[in-house]
Amino acid sequence: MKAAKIPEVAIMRLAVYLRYLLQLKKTGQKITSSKEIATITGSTSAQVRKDLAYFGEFGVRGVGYDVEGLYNAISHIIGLDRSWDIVIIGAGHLGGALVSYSGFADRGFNIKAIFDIAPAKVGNVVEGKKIQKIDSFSEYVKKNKVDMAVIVVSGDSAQKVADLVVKSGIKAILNFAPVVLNTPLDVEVRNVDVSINLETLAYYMVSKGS
Amino acid sequence: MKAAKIPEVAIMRLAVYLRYLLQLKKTGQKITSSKEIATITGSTSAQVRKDLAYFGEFGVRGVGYDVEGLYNAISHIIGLDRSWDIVIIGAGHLGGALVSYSGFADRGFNIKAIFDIAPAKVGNVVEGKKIQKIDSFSEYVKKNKVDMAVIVVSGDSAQKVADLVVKSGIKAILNFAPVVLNTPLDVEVRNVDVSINLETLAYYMVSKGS
DNA sequence: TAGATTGTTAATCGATTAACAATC
DNA sequence: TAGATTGTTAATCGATTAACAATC
Repeated sequence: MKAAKIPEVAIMRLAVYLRYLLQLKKTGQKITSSKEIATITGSTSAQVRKDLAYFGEFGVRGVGYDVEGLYNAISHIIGLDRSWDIVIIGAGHLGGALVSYSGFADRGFNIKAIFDIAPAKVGNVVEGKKIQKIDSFSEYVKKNKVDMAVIVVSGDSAQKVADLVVKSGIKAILNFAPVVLNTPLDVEVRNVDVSINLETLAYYMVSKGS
Repeated sequence: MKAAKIPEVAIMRLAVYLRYLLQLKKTGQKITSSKEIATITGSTSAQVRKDLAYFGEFGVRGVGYDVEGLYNAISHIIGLDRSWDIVIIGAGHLGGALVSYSGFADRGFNIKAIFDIAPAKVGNVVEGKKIQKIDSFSEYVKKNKVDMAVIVVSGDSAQKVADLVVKSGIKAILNFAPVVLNTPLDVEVRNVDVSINLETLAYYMVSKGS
């Protein structure tokens, strides 16, 4: 039924368009165009139209796109018109920062639980949520719906944690540890790699002769 | 002199290969192959060889690559055989987490200063570094070498902060705010966008029918 | 020498861009 | 109607993969 394979970058761009559409909605603007979206989001009008074309027709020729309509359409495509239950594994500085970050809840990603190995941390409360011991993870997943797991542990323990997550049946992982996780094909992993981004900047500086 | 344009993804992969080479160095392994590197890093042997070929010849036909030699070569290509001076702008939860993260210093990225707008935070000490008021930023950059700026402020203030960074003459920005920054062409920006990564996972779940 | 593995070229694949008919 | 902007096709561009001669 679903036709051509859709490039991941197209989804990422759609998510960026969506942010801009939210802004427009707030300002009360009713109509926009592929050109306008492109200018603000650093894309091109052809690209915007192509990205949308993967999923259907959302505009009116000669007119443009209805802001609210397009917002709703993209929200539904990505799955942001529903909520997702996520768990955070690792209650270090970064894990704590993620729990405190309100941007998640705004987009429908609800942090339902936090886990850590360190006995010293277990029982502590972050943003109203009690840190649970990692040993109780499988038990927790059995009893509760968990859509995604966020791994925020050290590189050393990341693979072990990933194995645990996979075994529990969770199919989506957001990984902050600077390692390539080994997971089955039906488990989807995204890596947020701060170091590598800094390193490409370093390369840029070197290549420009700094 | 430098020939063909090198794709950014190739640099990212080289950074991943480098991590693995460091592991091999630690275990004392002397020789490796494009096949071995590929298996561990989720690449292919042809890709590994192609990525290296952009920069020269580093292996020995029929034998493979000297682990230490290749490690040094890639380090030098990316610019990780020297140190970089970075500043963090934004002392919220995430900014604080980045300052505490030891992975930066390990790779030669030294956090030299932290800035924030909130008067309440100015003067506080994070990891031995005093938070400075943003008003003193330009002054600081004039007096100290700063290679890169890390923007960890809210989406609302990110563009204003980026303007300030650009005006100060810094040419490389790592942006954590969920906005598309508008910057001159000679300023290089990398975005670490946690939300968009979660959103592509959401799309994956939706498209697989969850 | 036989086996292994590189460096590189050519073929393939996939994504972006340009162009334009359709249509408001 | 004239001007604007979509949806879509075809052309272009760029990155990945396959294949193999070179060489240890």
